Amino acid sequence: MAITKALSDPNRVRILLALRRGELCVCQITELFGFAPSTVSKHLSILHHAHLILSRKSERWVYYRLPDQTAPVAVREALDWVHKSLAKTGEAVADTKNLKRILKTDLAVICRRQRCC
Amino acid sequence: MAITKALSDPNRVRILLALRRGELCVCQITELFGFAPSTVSKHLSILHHAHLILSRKSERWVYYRLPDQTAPVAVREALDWVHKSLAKTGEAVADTKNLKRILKTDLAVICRRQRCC
DNA sequence: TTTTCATTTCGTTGGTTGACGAATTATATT
DNA sequence: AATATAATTCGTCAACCAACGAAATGAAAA
Repeated sequence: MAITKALSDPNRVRILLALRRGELCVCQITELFGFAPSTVSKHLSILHHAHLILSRKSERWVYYRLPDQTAPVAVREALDWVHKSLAKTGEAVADTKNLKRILKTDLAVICRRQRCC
Repeated sequence: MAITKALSDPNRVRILLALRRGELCVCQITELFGFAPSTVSKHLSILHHAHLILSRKSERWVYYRLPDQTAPVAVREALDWVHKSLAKTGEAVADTKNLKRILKTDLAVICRRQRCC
């Protein structure tokens, strides 16, 4: 039941929806939601443990992304359902808007911003 | 997020899987799981609130069932996913077996059994 | 090697949730 | 009308969970 548990928190669903645009590093997601980095990291860990996201490390940053077609059927169809059924909620729409702004900003600037808050 | 919250508890998923065979009354589900009637009723209320199940009252009993094709797409596809992805777990298989036994027993006998435990 | 820094882990805290029994409701039987 | 009964609601308790900050990790930069 790792998948259903993972999906039960609205903020984790927000992360999955944000990742539709492409991979994001932890500090970008942190910037998007305004949570503490440790909180975001925990959410990502739960999603990763349920195989709903994949990770990759490059330079100083850890990037998370949605899995491709090779993922288990249960995972793929759960993600399909999330994207089809939950992308229209008000919070998800607002996230999409904020994400566009964040993607325009340099990664280093965002990471530096984390510390000062 | 009523649907994801509803699916986050394994026992509620068990209920949805049990209902694939057809409608069940509260006391049959109670018998199947061995929980207190009040606990089962709460689970059913959460599933019902998420529109994942429908109810009907007949004589003394309240029957719950899965919705038909007229249910919202989000509901239908969530249920499809549950049935396709979670029906194979050990607990679900055991439930199916126990359910067969319960369905053979007269409803009145089952209800009477609740009280004595 | 030492420092820097993005991320993770750990411990704590407040809020949520699932389980139960007792009391209540609503309906059917006597 | 009174009783019996299937289900629900309510109050309580223990277990769980999400959020945080502090400390640890580990890899790149100096």
